[in-house]
Amino acid sequence: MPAVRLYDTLTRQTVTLQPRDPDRVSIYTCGLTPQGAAHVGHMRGAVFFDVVRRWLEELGYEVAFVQNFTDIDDKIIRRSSEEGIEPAEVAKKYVQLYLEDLKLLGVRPAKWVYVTENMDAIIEMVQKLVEGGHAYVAEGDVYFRVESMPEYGKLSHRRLNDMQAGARIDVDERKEHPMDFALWKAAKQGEPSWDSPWGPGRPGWHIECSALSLKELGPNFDIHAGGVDLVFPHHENEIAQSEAYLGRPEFARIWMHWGAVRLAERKMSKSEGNVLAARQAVETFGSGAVRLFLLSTGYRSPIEYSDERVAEAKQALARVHASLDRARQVFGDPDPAGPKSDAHVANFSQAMSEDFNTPGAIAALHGVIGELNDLLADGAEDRAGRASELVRTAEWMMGILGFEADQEGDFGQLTTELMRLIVGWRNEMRRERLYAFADRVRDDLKEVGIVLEDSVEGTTWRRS
RNA sequence: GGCGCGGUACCCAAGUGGCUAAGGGAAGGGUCUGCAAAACCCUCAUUCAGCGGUUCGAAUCCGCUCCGCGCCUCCA
Repeated sequence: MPAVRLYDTLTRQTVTLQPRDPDRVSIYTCGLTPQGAAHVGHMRGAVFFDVVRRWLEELGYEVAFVQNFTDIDDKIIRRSSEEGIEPAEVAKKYVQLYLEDLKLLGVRPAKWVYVTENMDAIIEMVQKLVEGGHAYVAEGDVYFRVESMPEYGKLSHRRLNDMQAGARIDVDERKEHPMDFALWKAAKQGEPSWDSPWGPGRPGWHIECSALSLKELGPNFDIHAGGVDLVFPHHENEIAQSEAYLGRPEFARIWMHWGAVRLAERKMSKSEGNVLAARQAVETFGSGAVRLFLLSTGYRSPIEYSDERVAEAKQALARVHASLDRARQVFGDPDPAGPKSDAHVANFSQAMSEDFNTPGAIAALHGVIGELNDLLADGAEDRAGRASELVRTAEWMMGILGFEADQEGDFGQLTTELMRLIVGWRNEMRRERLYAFADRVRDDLKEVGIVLEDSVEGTTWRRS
C-alpha cells in the first residue's frame, strides 16, 4: 500500500501522512451551527471525510474522528426568536435533522461533541489566555489579542497590516486591534448564559473548536479540517488561540480544506439564499447518486451543483450496479475469501493515497466494471474465476467509497426467490411466443422499479 | 484594494516535466436481439484560455493578457 499523501493548507504543500501515533490517525472536522436544514454543501465534507476514514482504516490505521456542533451562538438565538422555541430546542432539532441526512447518505457516525456540554473546558481555556496576556476583558466580553501572536495569519497567508485596509465593519471601540475577536460574550437580557469569571455569557465563535479538539484529541493531533470558507477567520483564530494557550506551536499537524459547492455559479450559502436541501437531492436522485456526484470532483476544487450532473452520476452508478448484479446472477456469488485483482486494486489505491483522489478512484472502479462487462459479453467457458475476482474487487472499492449494498434498499431473500419464479414463467411465455404477455410482465415490473433484461446469458433483473 | 484558486473534448472531470492526454455522461455508426433494454466494437481534444519564454522535451515550470470563482463580514 502506498503512503498517504495529502495537501496541507498551512504549508501549501503535499505532505506524507506521518501520524503522531504510528497506528492511529486523529482527525477533527468543524461541524456546523445547527440553525437550519443542511444543504448539499454541508454534505460534501461529511461524505468526503467519510471516505477518508474508510480508506485510512483500510490501510490499517485506527481513526479517531471528532466533529463538533456549535449548539449555541448568535444565529441560534436569532432563529429561536423566529421560531418561537428555546435556543436549545433549535439546536436539538437541526442536529437531529442533520444526523438523519448523514445516515441517508451512508456517512458513518463521528464522535460528536457539543459546545454546551463542554463549557468548563472552554472557560478554562479563556481564563488561561487572559492570565497569559493573550486576552483582555472589556465589560464582560473577553477578546483575543491578535498582536500577541506574531505569526497570526500564517494559515490563511495574510498579514494583519494587509487586512486592515479592507476591514470596514464597525470596529468595536473596546477592541485594542480591529482584528481582535471575542472569546467570550456577555449575555444580553433574556439570552441563554453560563456563569464565568467575567460574568454570565457564552463562548464566542472559534474558541469551541480549539477547546474541543484539544480536549478530545490532545495537542499535535493529525488533521484539522473544514470547508475553505473556514480558513479565515475561523481556523486562523483557532491556531492563534490554541498556540497561545499551549505556549508552543503544537495544535494540529495538517490542515485540510474542501472546496465549496456552488449553485447557479455562486457558493451555496444560506446568507446568499441559494441553497438546496441535501434531503431534497437525495429524495430526487437517490443517496448513491448524490454521493457519487460529490466524490466525482477532487475535494479541493469547487463543485457546481446541478440536477443534470447528479442525474449523470445516477446513470453511472446504475451501470456499475447493473454489471455487478448481472455478474452475480450469471456466475453466482463470489467467494468472499477469494482474491481480488491486484492491478485494479493498485490503480484504486494509488488514487486514494494521492491526496484522496476520488475521481481517480472512481475511474479505477469503472475500469473493473469495463473488464467485467467484457467478460460477460465474451462467452468463454473459464471466466468464472476471473469474474469472481472482479466482482470482489469492485465491491471492495464500492465499500471504501461508501456505497453500501443495502443503501438503496435490499431486496431480500423473498424478492430474490419471487423474481426467479417470475423470470421463469416469463421465459416460458417467450418460448411459446406469447410476446404480448411477456412484454406486459416486463412493463408492469418496470412500473414497480424492476428492470428485466434478456440476453444470451438468460434474463437478469435489477432495480431501476 | 489585499490574499488565493481555477480555465483540459458537446457537458463533467483526472493528469502538474517525458510511453498513444484517465474515467463518466451525452451523441453518431455497427454487432447481438421476437421486441425493448443492457452489453460489446468503432467514432468523438495532433491538443490542454491566449501570447511569449525556459528546456533535448511542457497541459504540466516562468512572465504577461483575457475570463470565471473564493476569502478578506456569518458561512461546510
